[in-house]
Amino acid sequence: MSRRSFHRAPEGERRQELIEATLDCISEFGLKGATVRQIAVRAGVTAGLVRHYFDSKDQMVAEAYRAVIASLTEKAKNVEGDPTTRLKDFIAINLTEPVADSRSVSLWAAFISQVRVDPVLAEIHREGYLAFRNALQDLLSDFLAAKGRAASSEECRRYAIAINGLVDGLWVEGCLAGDLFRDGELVGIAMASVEALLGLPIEA
Amino acid sequence: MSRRSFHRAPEGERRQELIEATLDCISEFGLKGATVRQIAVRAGVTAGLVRHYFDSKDQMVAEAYRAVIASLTEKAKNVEGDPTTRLKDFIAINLTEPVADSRSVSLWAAFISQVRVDPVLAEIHREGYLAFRNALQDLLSDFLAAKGRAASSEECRRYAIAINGLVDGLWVEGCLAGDLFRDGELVGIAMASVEALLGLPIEA
DNA sequence: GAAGTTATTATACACTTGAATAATAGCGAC
DNA sequence: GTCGCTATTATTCAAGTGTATAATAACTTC
Repeated sequence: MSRRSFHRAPEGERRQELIEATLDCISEFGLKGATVRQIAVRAGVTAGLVRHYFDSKDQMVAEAYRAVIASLTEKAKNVEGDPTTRLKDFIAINLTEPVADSRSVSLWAAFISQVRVDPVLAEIHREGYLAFRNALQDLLSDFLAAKGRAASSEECRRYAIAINGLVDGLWVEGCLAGDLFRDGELVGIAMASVEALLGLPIEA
Repeated sequence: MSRRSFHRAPEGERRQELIEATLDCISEFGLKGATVRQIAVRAGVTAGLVRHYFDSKDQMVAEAYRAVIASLTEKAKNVEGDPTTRLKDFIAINLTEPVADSRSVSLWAAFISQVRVDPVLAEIHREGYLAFRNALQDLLSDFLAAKGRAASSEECRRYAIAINGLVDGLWVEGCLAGDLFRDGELVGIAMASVEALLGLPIEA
């Protein structure tokens, strides 16, 4: 007859725990398996609490999507050093753990599949994609300039679209069936491909 | 008090209708919105009929996934003509309707997101991916040979991985946010990129 | 055209879902 | 300490889920 004891967490902390639990459930059980109850279990709370922090389950899921995009782009956008190093790191980071793992691609795909259904998710996606591609475009612009081959923004845009596509495609494949590739193989292929695309060696 | 009238369809036909209705629902409402009842409405039958044709809803969904993969790979694998034409068509087909449309990518993503959850879907995915990539690898092998630059199968494998990644990535981007690109721009970028990757002009 | 087969409908069932409500226990202020 | 606030639990609810079963109407065969 006694209630279970609990811990009163600071608001921000508990919100983040719930979002993390949401993502865990989506990646493990899929969107339809990520029920309020399952998420609550994962977060170590009871189901009712979700509605204390979020207006609805859908809102929580949307915030979870924002978190995914942030975690996918954060590391890639924070590369540092000279242009060559940054380009090299950008490619390597996106094709290596923790960005490249099956959990990430599961989450990404789950949300992508809803972009057509839910306009809120569509907008979040669009922002994230453009931010990512623009970061890459700036990076390429710097790189080409440093190599003495400064290019127009239109040219950089085309390079960014192609390389973004390449990296995304390899990322998906690597995450879904990593065992089909040797260690580091995808990074190697990506590096060589980018060199060929730009017609420049990446090595400093 | 009267039952609705109905039409007794040939087995194969009705099965296909149900699968098509399943895909419609998944692309429009997402995996969790594709309920047996909704699918039945779309197919113009009642919910009970689903279990007359399939052992379970899950089995029907798995067969629907097979159908998606088949439709995505079918057109690409059936390119004809000389090696150059086939390579060119392969790229163009995958980045143009009907292969490149938002319905396709929604379906693809919905299933991809379940690959981690459902081993049956994982196996279907793996088969489809390898078949697709191997078709591309053969195509590249023929193309390089025709251009007098015959390459080892290892070399072709690396090219196939890269180009497959590139095409897949551009396909996703184009399907999700086609309005960010000009008409035919993605095909153009893909063609130029493949030329750069192979170091050969594609034009005959 | 009558009989038999079975694809299809209609209904019911047990369970899960997201959400609303009321009770309560943790924790800071005093 | 005890009071007050509210984060958290416990319980309930209506709607929706996949599935099972029985009745029936469409088509085939003779």
